Amino acid sequence: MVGFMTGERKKFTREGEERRREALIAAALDLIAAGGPQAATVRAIADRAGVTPGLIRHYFRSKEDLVREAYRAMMTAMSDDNAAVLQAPHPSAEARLAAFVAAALRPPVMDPHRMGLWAGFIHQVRGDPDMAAVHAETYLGYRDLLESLIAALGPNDPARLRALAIACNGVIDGLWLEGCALPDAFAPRELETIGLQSVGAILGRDLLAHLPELESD
Amino acid sequence: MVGFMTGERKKFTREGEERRREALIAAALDLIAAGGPQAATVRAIADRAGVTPGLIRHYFRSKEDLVREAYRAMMTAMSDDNAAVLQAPHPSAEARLAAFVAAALRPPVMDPHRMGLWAGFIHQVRGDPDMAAVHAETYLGYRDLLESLIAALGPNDPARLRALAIACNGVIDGLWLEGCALPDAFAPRELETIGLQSVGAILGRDLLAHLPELESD
DNA sequence: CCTGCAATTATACACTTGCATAATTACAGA
DNA sequence: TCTGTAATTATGCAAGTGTATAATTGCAGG
Repeated sequence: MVGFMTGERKKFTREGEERRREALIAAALDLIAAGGPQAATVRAIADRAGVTPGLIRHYFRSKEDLVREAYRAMMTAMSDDNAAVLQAPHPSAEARLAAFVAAALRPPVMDPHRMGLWAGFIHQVRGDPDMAAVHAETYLGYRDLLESLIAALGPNDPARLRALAIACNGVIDGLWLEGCALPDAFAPRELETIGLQSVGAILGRDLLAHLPELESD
Repeated sequence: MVGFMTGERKKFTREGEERRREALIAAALDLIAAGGPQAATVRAIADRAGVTPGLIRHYFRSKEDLVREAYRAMMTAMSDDNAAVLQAPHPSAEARLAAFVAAALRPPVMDPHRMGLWAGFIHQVRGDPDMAAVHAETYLGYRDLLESLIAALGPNDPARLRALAIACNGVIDGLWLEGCALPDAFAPRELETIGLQSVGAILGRDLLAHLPELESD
């Protein structure tokens, strides 16, 4: 009869270190995305990962450490999603660029969840030099990739190339932001089309004509 | 002898309700901008405003109420700063639009402090319907204003006008974001120039030629 | 079936948070 | 100068925070 209706010790199974760390990071990211950093308490994270709070400190030096690793995981995931579309073959440089731009303005890259994450981390990135380094690195990597795609369109002097990359990056970021912030304010492919038109206008190319996937929906 | 070297009661002066409320709101905004919502505790806000924590609940129903009003104050301030440049006379519709775009990519509108604020509020806006309403209202107001400036350039059908406004808004937002996030990554007027070129490219106008203030620095 | 150990849970603690309430005090008006 | 009162401060509290540490227990190897 002992233990009936009383707080019995929780049953658990031993998992590999890798899986536990990933589960805790994923839980932290979900919570930050949904409710900001303040929602990601050790207890909430542990709850969502299906463990008890103490385990966090068994796998991470501190909660701050967990958040740091979560940030790194998010940034690499975004980079990978962005660049994934470039692995497919494309008939021309224009088509490559068009596919890249369109991918940024469509799920899973354009996603309110992602924007919540991004915004939630901003202040912590400010304070932590390690996180700031990850941020700068990822941002510049993205812009460099974009610049190389633009360079493939044709010859351009470096200064102009840099300005074009910044401008296109700005367009993509801005539309991404709008789409994430007000997902219901736009028609399904509206932002994608606007993005291609705008980047195309900046570069003097008709990118819309080079996107092969527009008939899929 | 009573009270010597002991915690004496704080001296204070009575201020008008208006000024106290403004001071508390300003303090909350500063703290959120610098360190995110988690930094804006009642004690920190009161400290920064030069009062004791209890006073917050004398002027606001709850901390949540104070944050709500702070958000409203921020949004109207941003709108006002944006639109202020339009009060001056401009020789042409192009010049008006150019001045508007440039103003958005220059202090005080483009300011890391402001971006910190904006990001800090995102999650709270999600949860609170009142704040969400303020947000949508302000955003759409800004875009409508932009659309009217574009419409003044010449005749356009409504659908195209809407798309142009969204695109230009996206460019401005994106460049604003980049400038705020990495203030040292760009030359002084670089983003301003890129913004004018890009918006100009989208609209098919040379806006850069219509900005009168470029010789000021 | 043991037995040891590391993974996991449970408990406790010092600190912070927002809020309620009581005690003061500045200041306008008599 | 006195007095009332509203603005302001001081104190206390319950809930929540991250962290340290002790108590369990799943599970691999004999």
